[in-house]
Amino acid sequence: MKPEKRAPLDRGRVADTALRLLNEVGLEGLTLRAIARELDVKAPALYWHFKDKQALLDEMATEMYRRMAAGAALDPADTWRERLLKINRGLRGALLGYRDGARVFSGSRFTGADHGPELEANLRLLTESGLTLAQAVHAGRTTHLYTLGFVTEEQGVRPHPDERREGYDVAERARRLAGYPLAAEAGKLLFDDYDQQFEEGLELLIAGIAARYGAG
Amino acid sequence: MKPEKRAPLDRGRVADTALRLLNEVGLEGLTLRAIARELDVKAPALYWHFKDKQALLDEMATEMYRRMAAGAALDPADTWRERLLKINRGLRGALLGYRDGARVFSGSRFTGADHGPELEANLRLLTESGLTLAQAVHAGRTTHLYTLGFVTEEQGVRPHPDERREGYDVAERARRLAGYPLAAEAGKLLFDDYDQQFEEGLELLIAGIAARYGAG
DNA sequence: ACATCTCCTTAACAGCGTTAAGTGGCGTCG
DNA sequence: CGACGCCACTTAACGCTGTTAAGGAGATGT
Repeated sequence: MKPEKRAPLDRGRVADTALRLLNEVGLEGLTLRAIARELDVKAPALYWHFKDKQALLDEMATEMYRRMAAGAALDPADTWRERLLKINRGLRGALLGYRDGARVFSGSRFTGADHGPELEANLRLLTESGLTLAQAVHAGRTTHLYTLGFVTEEQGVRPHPDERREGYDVAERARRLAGYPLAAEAGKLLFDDYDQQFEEGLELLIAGIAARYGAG
Repeated sequence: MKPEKRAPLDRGRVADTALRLLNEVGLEGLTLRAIARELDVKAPALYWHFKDKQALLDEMATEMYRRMAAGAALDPADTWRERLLKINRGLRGALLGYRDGARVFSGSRFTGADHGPELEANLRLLTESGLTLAQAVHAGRTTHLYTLGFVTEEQGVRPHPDERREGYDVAERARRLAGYPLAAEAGKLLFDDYDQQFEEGLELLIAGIAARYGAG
C-alpha cells in the first residue's frame, strides 16, 4: 500500500489540465475546485502557483497561443496575403479547438514573450512586401480583431460542435422578424456555413488592405 | 411617517437602473443584490420580472441598442459607405458609453424585434446601392464583428476612461519584446489613439467592400 | 365575504474565489 | 544525529454569488 506520491505541480501542468477540462465543462464550469480535483489536489494549492484565477487563465491563453504557433508552418516565401490568411485561419482554428476559446483568449494577456518571434516575423514579412510598419500594424490588428469578434460570436451561438444556445435558432428569429423581408431573408444566411462566412470577411479585409495600401 | 410606497417595478425600470449601476461598478460588480438595493427591493424580487440574470443582461443589451438607434440619424440619402461608417461609429460610441459595454452586448441576445426596422432599412440601402443581399449581409456582419472585437479589446485594456488594467502598459510590453525591434516599435502604435485606429480598420473594410463587391 | 392574483419578503442552499493558519516531508547545516 | 527551515500542500473558514422555496400583504374580482 504505497501512497504513490504525486510529483509536485507546476504552472504548465496546471494550465494543461485546465485546458483539457475547459473542453469538458466550459468556462463557467471551470472552477478552481474542479481543476484541483483533476490534479488530485485541493483548490487552495493552486494559489501556490498562481496569484489568482486570472493568472491561470492568462497562462492558459499563452499556452493556447504556443500550441497554435507550433502548429503553424510559416513559410518565409509567403506573400502577405497568404500570411494574413494563415495567421487568421490558424487563430480561428485554435480558438475553436477549445470550448469558449475566444472568451478565454480575449479576456487574458500573455504571460511571457512567446509571441515575440512570430510577431516579429510577421511584421517583417508585411513590411518587406511594401507596407509601412504602421500599415502592417493596422492590417494585422484589424484582421486579428475581426477574427476574435467572429469566433466570439460563433462560439456564443454554438459553444462547441453540437449543443446550441437555447432560444436562438433560425426559425424563432424569422418569426420575430416577420414583416421585415430582407432581414428575415438575411437570417438564413447568418447561421449557416460559418467557415465560408469567416473566409468572406477575411477576403474583404485583404481586398481592403490591397486597395488602400496599394500592396501587390 | 408615510412609508411612501414605491410604484411596482417593471422590466424597463430594472434594466435602466442596472445600466446606470453598470457604469459605477462594472460588470463584475453588477450583482443582483446591488441592483435590487438600488431599486429599494430585495434580490429575489428580480426573479418576478426576469427568469434569471442572463435575461436581465439580454434586456440591458436590448435597451443599449434602443438608445443607440434612437440617437442615430439615418439619412435615406446616405451612400452605403456613409451608412456603414455611421452604423459602426454609432455602435462603438454606444458600447463605450457603458463600462464593459462590449462584453455585455456581445454576451447577450436581443429580447424583442426592436432591431428589425433599422436592420431592414440598412439592408435596403445596401442592396439599392448595387450589392446583392448576401453581399450586404457579409458587409454588415464583417464590420459589425470587427467593431465588437475592437471595442472588446479597447475596454479590456481601458475599462472606462481613466483606470487601466494593471500590468499592461507600453513600457512593460517594450521591455518584454526587447530583441524584436519591429514588434517593440509596433507597441507604440498599439496603445494610443484608439479613435484613429478604429477608423483605419473601418476604412480598410470599406475599401475591401468597394473593391470586392464593385460598389461605387 | 371570500378567493385570487400580483408583487414582494424572509430564509436558506450550494457553490464560488480567496485568505489564514497549520502540517508533513525534504535538504542543509551545526 | 538533531534542529532548522523551506517547499508544497491541507484544513478551515470567510464573504459573496445566483437561485429556489415558502409565505405574506394588498389590490382586484365575484
